[in-house]
Amino acid sequence: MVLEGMISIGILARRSGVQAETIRYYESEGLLPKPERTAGGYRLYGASDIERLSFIRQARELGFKVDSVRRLLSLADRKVDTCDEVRDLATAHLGEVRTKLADLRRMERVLSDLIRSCEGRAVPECLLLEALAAPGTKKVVGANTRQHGTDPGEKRTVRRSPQPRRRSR
Amino acid sequence: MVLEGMISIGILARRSGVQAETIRYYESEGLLPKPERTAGGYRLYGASDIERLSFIRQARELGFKVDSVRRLLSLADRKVDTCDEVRDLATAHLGEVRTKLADLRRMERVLSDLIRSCEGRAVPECLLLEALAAPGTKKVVGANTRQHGTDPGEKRTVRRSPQPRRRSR
DNA sequence: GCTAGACCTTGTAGGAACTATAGGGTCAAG
DNA sequence: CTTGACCCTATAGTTCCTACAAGGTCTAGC
Repeated sequence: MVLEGMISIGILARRSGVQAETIRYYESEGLLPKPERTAGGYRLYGASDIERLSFIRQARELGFKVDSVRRLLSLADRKVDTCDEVRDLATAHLGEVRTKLADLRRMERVLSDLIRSCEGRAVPECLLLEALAAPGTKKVVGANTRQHGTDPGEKRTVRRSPQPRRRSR
Repeated sequence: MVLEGMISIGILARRSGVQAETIRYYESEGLLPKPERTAGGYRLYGASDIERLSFIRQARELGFKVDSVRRLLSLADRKVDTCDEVRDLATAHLGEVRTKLADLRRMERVLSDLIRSCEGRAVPECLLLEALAAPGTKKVVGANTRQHGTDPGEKRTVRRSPQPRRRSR
């Protein structure tokens, strides 16, 4: 890598952990700025692009939607700006992050419990479902987590089928 | 809800936070057992389905793939079984969970720092990218996180374009 | 200078995991 | 026994990639 330490898309891919095709896709989606090009049309990236892409990769792996990532990145982009807007965005995301954290911690606890209790020999029945399903059903925590579990309107009733079907699987 | 407290797909949707269409999709994908039906063909669900679906929803929101969820569910399904297999699965998932936890914690710290420092007025430049991108780029922690960042083979070099393009956006 | 082959280009098609729509049937209450 | 909310299947569309295809670029080595 000569002049100014710029790198090709392939190297960027290896360094950031994001595939070249995906990098081009992110560019088309406006998550990455249009890069400079060589005379022959090759994309040229710098160090900041590695950072940015690594951030995108992590956020995506953590379950943030591309649109959320785009808005998160806008926080980093506008170096100086009105703070209200920025803080609101960050706060909303923080709420989302904390919800995910709580869920993950519960998941971690249950899994390690499961593994420990597994030292014996039989899997305690539905440890997983019991511990993980219940809390999430009634939480009202998340910033943009859609509401559920607490509405009325369950007045409809149903009769069972006359000939009971086999529940396979 | 008459006989045996069974519920329709719509009620299940509200209680679990998973849309009816998605429930049908999960059924077709084998994440949910085929439910009983009314004489008219309506699906009928019980309490365990609410648990199971809530679990699926949470796992998906945390970024687990459907296939991972399917395997996780298999832990809960086989009530008693050989422990080796179960423990291996759980252990692998635990690794994944812990990686996600570390990433999320970092994200939380950075966001709350950003919000705090925002109390002043100007957004400190790139707090986000700096703090979030760097660690993830070189970590070798995750269970199934694909390797990156540490390979040789960056021997190709590139020359810059003669007429520098404007980086729009 | 020229060639091999690794790398890049755009464009398009395919896959995973939903999500929405169409056209029609079912259910329980009034 | 009608009304309107709800459910059915089937299919098409959306998001976020991922994988070709057909061809051009780049640099090392001769």
